[in-house]
Amino acid sequence: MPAVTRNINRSKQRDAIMNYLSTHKTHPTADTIYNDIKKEFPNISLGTVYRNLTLLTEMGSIRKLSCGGSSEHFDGDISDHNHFICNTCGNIFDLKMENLDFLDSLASNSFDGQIEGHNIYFYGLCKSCMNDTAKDN
Amino acid sequence: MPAVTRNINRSKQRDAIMNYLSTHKTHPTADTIYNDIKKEFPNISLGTVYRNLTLLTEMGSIRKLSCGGSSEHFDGDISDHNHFICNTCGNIFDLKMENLDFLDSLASNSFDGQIEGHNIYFYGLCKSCMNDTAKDN
DNA sequence: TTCACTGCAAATCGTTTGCACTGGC
DNA sequence: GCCAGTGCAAACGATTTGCAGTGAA
Repeated sequence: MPAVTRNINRSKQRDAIMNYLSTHKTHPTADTIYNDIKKEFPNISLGTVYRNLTLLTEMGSIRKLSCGGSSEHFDGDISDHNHFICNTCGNIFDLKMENLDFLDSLASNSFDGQIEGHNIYFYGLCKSCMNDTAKDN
Repeated sequence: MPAVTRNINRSKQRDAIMNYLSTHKTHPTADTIYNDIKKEFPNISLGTVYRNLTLLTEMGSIRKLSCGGSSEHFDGDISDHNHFICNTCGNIFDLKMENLDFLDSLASNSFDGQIEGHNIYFYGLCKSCMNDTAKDN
């Protein structure tokens, strides 16, 4: 991630986006944020939303989640946690796991490098979709 | 992943793509495959490459890797293994880790669901980029 | 003959960017 | 006045798709 070099002023639009992400734990896409924030800023443009999401990510105020699928998601929670993505419904869940350090030694059998403990994406089947599958028989 | 319903015939192009992925452990993108395979099939089109990669993925013959970045990567190795992506150079490394079952119980503190042990994406710093960083001081 | 597969080109879609304008410091 | 930020629309890049032609069963 390139660091931010130029001067930064506050803007109402960026504050609103930051506030939106702080109060919504849903890992929304740029488009979702855009549509919701339009209620407050009817004239805001999608370009502005993208520009501010990129800027906030570079500033380290939010996290961009690339989990496959057609678009990026964003997370206002920058605390140390990982994510689980359901292969069936696509929903993203927070995953607070402690003591992941051992993964490094587990991985070291086939790999030399340093795993970032807060940057792991797990895929699978969420509880809700497990239940749906069970009903289908 | 939607299952394949219609009849499937073999094609030289698809065979070549499958063979390419079987013999290259580099997790290439569609465009890389396209450019390399053009040497053998000068008239092959990018659309054909994409169509066959999608089909092979649906057939379960290859895996599509969505690890962020601007494009998808593909893996001809469908054996049980995970991937590590270097945040600096973007390279994708195979990660063969055993006994990941315990991750479910670790995760269960904050989450109800079933993790697929062969579908985990780890991010971090690879050995080569660690060395580069060390030299930079 | 049929129909799966192809090459080609146009369309799609998420995201980025150029530009002229505005507004806060 | 300067320049960061904005809205708008065009551009971009990866991927998908419609279509007419081809070739293997």
